[in-house]
Amino acid sequence: MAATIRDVAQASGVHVSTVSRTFSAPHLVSPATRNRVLAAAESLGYRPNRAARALTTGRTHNIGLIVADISNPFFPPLIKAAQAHARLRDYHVFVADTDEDPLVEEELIQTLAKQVDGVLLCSPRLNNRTIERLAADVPFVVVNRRVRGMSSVLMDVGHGARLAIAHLAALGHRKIALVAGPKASWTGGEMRKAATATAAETGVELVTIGPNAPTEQGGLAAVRDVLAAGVTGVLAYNDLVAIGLIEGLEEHGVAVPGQVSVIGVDDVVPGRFNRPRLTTVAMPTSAAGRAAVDLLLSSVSADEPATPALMTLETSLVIRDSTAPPP
Amino acid sequence: MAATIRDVAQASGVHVSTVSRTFSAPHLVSPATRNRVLAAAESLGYRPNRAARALTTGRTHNIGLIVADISNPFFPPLIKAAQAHARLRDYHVFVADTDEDPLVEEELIQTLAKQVDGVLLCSPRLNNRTIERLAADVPFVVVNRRVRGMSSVLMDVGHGARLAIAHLAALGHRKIALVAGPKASWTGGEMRKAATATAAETGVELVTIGPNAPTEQGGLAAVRDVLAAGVTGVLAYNDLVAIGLIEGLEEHGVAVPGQVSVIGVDDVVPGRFNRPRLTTVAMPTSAAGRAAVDLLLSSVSADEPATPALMTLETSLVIRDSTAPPP
DNA sequence: CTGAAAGCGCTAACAA
DNA sequence: TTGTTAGCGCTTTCAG
Repeated sequence: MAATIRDVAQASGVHVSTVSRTFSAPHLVSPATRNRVLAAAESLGYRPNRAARALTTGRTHNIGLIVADISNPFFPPLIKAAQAHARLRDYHVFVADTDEDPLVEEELIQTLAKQVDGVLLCSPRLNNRTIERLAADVPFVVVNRRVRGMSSVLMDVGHGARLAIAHLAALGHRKIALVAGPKASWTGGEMRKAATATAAETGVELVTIGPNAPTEQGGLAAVRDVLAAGVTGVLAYNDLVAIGLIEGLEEHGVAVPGQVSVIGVDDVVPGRFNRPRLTTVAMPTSAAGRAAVDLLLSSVSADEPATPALMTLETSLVIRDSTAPPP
Repeated sequence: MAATIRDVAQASGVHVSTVSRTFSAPHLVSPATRNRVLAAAESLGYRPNRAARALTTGRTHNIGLIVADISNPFFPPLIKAAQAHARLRDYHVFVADTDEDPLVEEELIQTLAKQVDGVLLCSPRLNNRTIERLAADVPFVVVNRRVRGMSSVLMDVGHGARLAIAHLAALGHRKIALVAGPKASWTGGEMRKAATATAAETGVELVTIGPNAPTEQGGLAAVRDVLAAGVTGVLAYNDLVAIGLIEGLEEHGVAVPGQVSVIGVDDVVPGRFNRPRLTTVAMPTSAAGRAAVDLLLSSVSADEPATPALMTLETSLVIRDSTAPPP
């Protein structure tokens, strides 16, 4: 069995509370005993049991990270960065996938609540009311979403969408489709607003197609409507949708970017390997993961009910080969 | 504050142990009181604290999942499947990324040990002796590695490598390079053995290049040696290396598959979008994730020190566009 | 600076 | 069927 604090106490001839102190408040212990305790701990391979510690301190040193779909290439860089950043601060990370299902998301948050000091909600599918209710149980930081009274990390996809539409307009496109994603997506809403405004300013006609699943399948499924709409340019909900769209378009004998230009969002790895290489709005996912952890941990370690912070990260347009002037 | 078992006991007029029973052994409680307790729990929003429960039962209902690099596209499907499978069994999953660093890996395992019932080690970089030592603290299941006395889930990459070499031989290639990955990789060793044997059988000459990083960079870095070796076919350590290789080859004006054929391993998403679309050895990563969770949980729930199980999953060769007859 | 004692939320014998 | 009691591993007053 693994060594407990009692074993160490016995081995070093002190009381358990002294052992406890040498780990959680070393300055309250004389150097001599401290070294004795440390030596005993070392030789027994003792490590404080974090869960037991959490029971008295109320700090688990764990955080939860909830994403819609781990295998959506948008998330892994965020997960990786968040996890690495958390580790530096001595935090472990529960990662959970909701399969894009709000019910699963809610259940997950509730069962996780007691085991974590806070949770990172990435692009949640839950409605605001539910999120606010759950916030009574555990602190949240939401990513790519705004919820009243809650800290959030936002990637300014609106800015990216403006750049995207302006890019298409500058190339000479006059009729553009916005191929939307899931209905409840904050990102989708921002894109819509920004695209609509920029379309109006640049005098291009904008049609919206969707909602669609945020996947290659979703893109494939939207092909018919895109064709029917008679547009020469498309801004897709994300890169996966864009890739599916391109695939479907080419199956219908429509060349990209020859006849239709396509822009994605996310700048996900597969988009870089796609042919044509995808023009896309790059999202700062790693930075967002780190920022979210920082926000969460600072709100957790604050004594007062920290004022919610808002952090907006910039996006940019990466022009590659999937956009060109209209035929 | 969140409700505790005591609040529920008070609200329903029973002792805490009765509340405890209605959650962990409902059949020991009369339907009448059970309903009363459940109702009280419901209205208070009570959820048992899993960490506190773990303290007495010794079961945390958490598992650890340690991978070398979350953003390597090989891992997300495995993580997703493992996590989903664990959730069905009411388990939460800590995910940790070691950044391919054995020291980080070891430290992670030790700090995680007390908070989990077991850990899934995916393609660990640790040496066997260290793994065996750590196994005293916490049960392991290793993926794509064999360690004495430990359950493992293996993907039969040797079989895939044989198919790959045979495929190249059948196309007429007479001199082939194996572009290796990290030195300590079990997968790499299996590939090497199988490739060597099959090369001998089919009378092709095999040269080994590496070790290389298991990334696009690694592939790019190996280009010079591949060119110098004068081969017409390559089996790369994984798809990422293959993609880097192809990129580098084409920068040097060498056409793939026109002048050199390249085969990857993993069947990762970017390989499907690469041009030429990558011929590759497909790994059953999702199935492996599920199998690993099953193995871990069955060994955890067994009372005796379960006999280590070995589970081997099949791989297959997916022929796409990066292989062709030699010039 | 160190020890004693209480208690975090829960479960598990043991009695009743 | 239910209550009582002890205790999981640790921290945290409070004394000394």
